[in-house]
Amino acid sequence: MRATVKDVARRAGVSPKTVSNVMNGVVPVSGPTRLRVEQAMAELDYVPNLSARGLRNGRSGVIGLALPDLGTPFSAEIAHNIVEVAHEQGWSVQIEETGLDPQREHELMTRARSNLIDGLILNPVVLRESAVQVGVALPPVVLLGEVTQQLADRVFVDSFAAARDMTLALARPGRRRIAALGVNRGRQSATAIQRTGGYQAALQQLGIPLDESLLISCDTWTPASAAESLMEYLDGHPLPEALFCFTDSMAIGALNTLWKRGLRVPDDIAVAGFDDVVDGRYAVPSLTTVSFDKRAIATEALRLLTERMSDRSHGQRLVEIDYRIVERDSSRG
Amino acid sequence: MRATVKDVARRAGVSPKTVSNVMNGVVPVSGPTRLRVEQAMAELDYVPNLSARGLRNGRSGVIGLALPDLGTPFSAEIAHNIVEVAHEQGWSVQIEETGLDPQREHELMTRARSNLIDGLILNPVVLRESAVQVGVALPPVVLLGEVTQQLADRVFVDSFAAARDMTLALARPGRRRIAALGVNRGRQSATAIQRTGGYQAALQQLGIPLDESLLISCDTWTPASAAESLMEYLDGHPLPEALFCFTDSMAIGALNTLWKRGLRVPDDIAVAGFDDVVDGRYAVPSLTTVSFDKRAIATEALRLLTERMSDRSHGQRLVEIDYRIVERDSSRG
DNA sequence: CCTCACTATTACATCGATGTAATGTGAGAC
DNA sequence: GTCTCACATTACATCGATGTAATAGTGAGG
Repeated sequence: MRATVKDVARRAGVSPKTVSNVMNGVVPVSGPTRLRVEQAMAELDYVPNLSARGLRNGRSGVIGLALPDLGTPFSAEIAHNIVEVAHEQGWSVQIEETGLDPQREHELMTRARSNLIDGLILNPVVLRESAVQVGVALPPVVLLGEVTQQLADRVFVDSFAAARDMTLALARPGRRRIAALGVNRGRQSATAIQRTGGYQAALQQLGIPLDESLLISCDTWTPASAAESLMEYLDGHPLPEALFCFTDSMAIGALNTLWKRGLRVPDDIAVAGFDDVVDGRYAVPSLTTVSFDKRAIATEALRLLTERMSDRSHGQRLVEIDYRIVERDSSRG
Repeated sequence: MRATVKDVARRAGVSPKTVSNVMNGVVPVSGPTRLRVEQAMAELDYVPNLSARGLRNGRSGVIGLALPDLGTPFSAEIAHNIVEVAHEQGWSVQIEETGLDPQREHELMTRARSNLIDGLILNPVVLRESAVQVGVALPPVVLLGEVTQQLADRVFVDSFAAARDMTLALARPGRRRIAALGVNRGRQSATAIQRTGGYQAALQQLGIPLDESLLISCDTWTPASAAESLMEYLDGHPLPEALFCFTDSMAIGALNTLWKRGLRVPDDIAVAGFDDVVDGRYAVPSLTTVSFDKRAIATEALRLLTERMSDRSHGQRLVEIDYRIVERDSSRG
């Protein structure tokens, strides 16, 4: 049986509350007493029961992190950074996957309200807007990424501007037929809308008329889906001069398809991605991309969350993370 | 203020225990009463407090998942599968990263004993053997991967046999100078030992004398480290006929280096990896690898864990997951 | 020597859900 | 009409840690 405060107290010859005081350090405890208690804790190998503490304090020390799919390199890198920063600050992290299943939304919110989670960091790529009803019943929520019309705090990269800048960069050596991969049909994700918008803004700025046939749709933002979409596209269309993929994952799939077709990157076609994922840096050829500080995203998200936990009153806060265009081999020339 | 069983009970005109009975369904509740309670729960938007439940039941419904680095595609895919399977079975998953820091071991174990976690799935790539002292004080532990001399349950792929088979496959078209990338110097990970052993066994079987200069070490099993190590290696050594990387991540780094050197894969050198990570399937050229069912790993790990939770007595259990060699473009010929 | 002021420590109640043991309720048998 | 018996429901205690308010202990000042 595991030792409790009671056991420690008995062994140290004090009351349970004194043991608690030693642990928490808010109420002063005299030197000798503190020593006796600490020794007793060590002898009994005491570890506090976090369920009990959570019940009493109304706080669990756990934050939730909800991502669409942990298996995606981008999500994985975000998760890695958030877990790392959270641990440094003494938080545990509970992972939730929202996937493509709207049902998860409800489960997620229910769990978030069950007091096992003090706050939630949510990357709502597929979540319906309505899902996050940030009300009194919910713990604090911080959103990651492009979401419109949400009243929660948010950390984001300006996808519109980044997509515009990337398109401009691709066009610099005189390329005019620039395709975009990742424009989903039907229900557009907020991110897709932003990036498509930035892409179009760049074309307009360059005086290049928008060519609908250069918009390549893609069901899911995965290498598999991108590879397949591009394969089909190439069968029916002339080769563009450049290909702007809305994520590195899609770009990796695209590079594979181009290679299978015997096309040389960047000589035959320039390629760029978005997210600066590790595997993109080592793609063949290494991938030009939009880079931003993922560690900063994690730090800022946690800062917003913890601030919101201590003071729920203040209004919505937005933190924008800088981005920069990183030109690598896939678009040189 | 959030509603509690008490509030629900008052509204439904019953006792708190009856509300509890309705939720848990073990003690029978008559039809009309059940209805009244359910309606009251809905009206008050009641969500049970999991801290309280955890305290009372001695179970939190949360399992821990400890991985060296979530950002790694392999870890990410494992995490994805475990989270998915766990959710299907009603578990929440808390993520811990052990990184390269032995200090984390202790923290991890402490947290694991603090009752916020009912069980732990641990991928101890860097963990010291001594860390996992599976004793009565610890919740059930299931290990993932190659670990020697551990008394905990374990799910693993036979790395030795897989590495041997892969080496044999690389040798089939008559290649004899096969290099291995990932042999760490100094403290060897159990996985590295297994894979190196399998590689050497294959050479022996083929009657190829072991050439120490074909063992390429690599500090960390990352694309960056692999790319760099291989770069240095190529400066001082003749080009091998094939390169067996101990993980796909390293292989991706290696492909980048080979491409930078203007070497063609597989014509100049064949390349293979291990893990069958998504990005490997879309590498250029697509990567030959050792594949295994990650979903099965997750399912088995959870099965072992839950079985161990209900019955802690039985002896150590080992579950071996099948693997197969998947030949793709990086080694054709 | 007694009081006052101040600090360290304690007893008790509490957080919310649930197991235990006792109570209440009704139908059916005699 | 009473007595079982079966079953639904309840009162109370409990899980472990901690805030609150009261108590014990200490030393100084009169």
